[in-house]
Amino acid sequence: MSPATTRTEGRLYERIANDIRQALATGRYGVSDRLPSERDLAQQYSVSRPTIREAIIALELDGLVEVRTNSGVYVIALQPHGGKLTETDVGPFELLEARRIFEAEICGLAAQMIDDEQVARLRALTVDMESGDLLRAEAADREFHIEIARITQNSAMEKTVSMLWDARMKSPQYALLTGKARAAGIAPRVSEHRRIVAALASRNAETAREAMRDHLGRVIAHLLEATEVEAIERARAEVDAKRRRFGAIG
Amino acid sequence: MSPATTRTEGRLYERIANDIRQALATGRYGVSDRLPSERDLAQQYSVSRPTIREAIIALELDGLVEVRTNSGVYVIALQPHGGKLTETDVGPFELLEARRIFEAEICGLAAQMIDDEQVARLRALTVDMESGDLLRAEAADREFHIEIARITQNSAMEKTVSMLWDARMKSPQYALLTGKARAAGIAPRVSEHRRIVAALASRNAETAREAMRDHLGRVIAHLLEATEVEAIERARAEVDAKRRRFGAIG
DNA sequence: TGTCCATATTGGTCAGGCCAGATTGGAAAG
DNA sequence: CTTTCCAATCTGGCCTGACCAATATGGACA
Repeated sequence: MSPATTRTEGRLYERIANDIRQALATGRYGVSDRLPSERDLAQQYSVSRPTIREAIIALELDGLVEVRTNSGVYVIALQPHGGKLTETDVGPFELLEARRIFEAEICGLAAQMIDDEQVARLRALTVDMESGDLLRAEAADREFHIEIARITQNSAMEKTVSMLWDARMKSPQYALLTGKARAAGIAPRVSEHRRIVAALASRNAETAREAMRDHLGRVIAHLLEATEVEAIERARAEVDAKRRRFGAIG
Repeated sequence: MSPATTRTEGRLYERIANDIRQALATGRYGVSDRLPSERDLAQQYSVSRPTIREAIIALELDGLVEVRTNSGVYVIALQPHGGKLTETDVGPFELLEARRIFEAEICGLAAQMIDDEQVARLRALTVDMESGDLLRAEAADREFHIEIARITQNSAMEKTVSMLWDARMKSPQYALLTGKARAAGIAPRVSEHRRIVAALASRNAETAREAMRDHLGRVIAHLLEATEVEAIERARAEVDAKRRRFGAIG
């Protein structure tokens, strides 16, 4: 009945959870409805009860269903209300654009609230960025942006910034741009970060806002360029492959 | 060994998952470490293997571990990196302040990209807000703000707005402010929403930005007032209770 | 018609088992 | 002594069947 057993990749409970997710999204069940019992579902999907339980736990952790002991599992939402950003397929450029808009404002706010200790901490982070260690530099970069958000003393903003940052890592498209683009994309930008610190230290909201906006704008431009280069290289590789395959013709 | 079996509330897998979470947070394991096998963990916790599997799935969905078939489960993070906003305790005022900053910019952007159809859709939503049905009005309010974010054609912004909105519902402190404040907080604001639509329709970024900023500023002020009223009422109730208790003295 | 209890149902958990693929230690070959 | 390679071992993935306690439910009884 269900097409969940069609594909044969991934763990069983995931496929079943996805199938039920889809059933919820397409209205097969309504809010407050009770799902069939674990035993029934096990029969429907031709799997064991433990597997069904695993799928239900996944749905529960998504906030889609609520399981009442000795009663049943009940629908409490039809779609993953306010789900993690990292679970959706948001492109890297969208993420960066959003960061540019949001973080510019945050930076402007921070400029009005920052104290000397925080300035010092940001300076220390820019030093870390110069570290040869790429991972360390990247961690410092992340911390830099989150620290600025933290200055606003607004945890919602801080959370938002960290979520937008973390979402990038899981972007499938971003995974393609690792290596060169990544290495080149961080190290040289230390001067931009220093400019941001300077603007914050001067307590000038407008300057700080612009410094951040400019920084992320450049990151976008840089990534865009890297993407183009990557696309060209990929195209060339394809041509080469064809040339090898049809050797004589070339 | 582990104190996981101390408390006896909640499902077993949750308690075990929490115990392991804590073990990760306190450094008992490091990133890329391999956890003991499911069988070993089952013994350690004196539970069955299915229960351990459920706990591991919970950790996996948290992005803390990664399970490699036929190899083991490996630590990939020590704490819930960029978790859902709705799972943290962010106060309603922080959320609203963040929305004010972010959505004002988004609205400014949207003003430059909106088309007539979208204007019409927003108008329709303001009509819904006048509905006597409180739930419907609230849903329309939510959709209104998300629709504006959608106009920017940036799913990261759209997601952010919806997350910030949804997070409010789960705020424990917001739950206290239901009823009066909530009812009074939505209905009268239809005119503000109309102003936003008008600004968007005029394609004036600056006006749109200010309209949104003003709107959310008023929401904050209103909620603040409601909170004060509520606090005063609570204080009065307390005094009354004491008065009753120590009757004669009063 | 309304109350109440026996029974079927449901989630929570355990025990044990089979499978296929990854891992690894050590034997055999160089 | 080093390298190669295979088999025993380990690991997660999944199934079957079973017991428990608490909830629902339906029908008997008042």
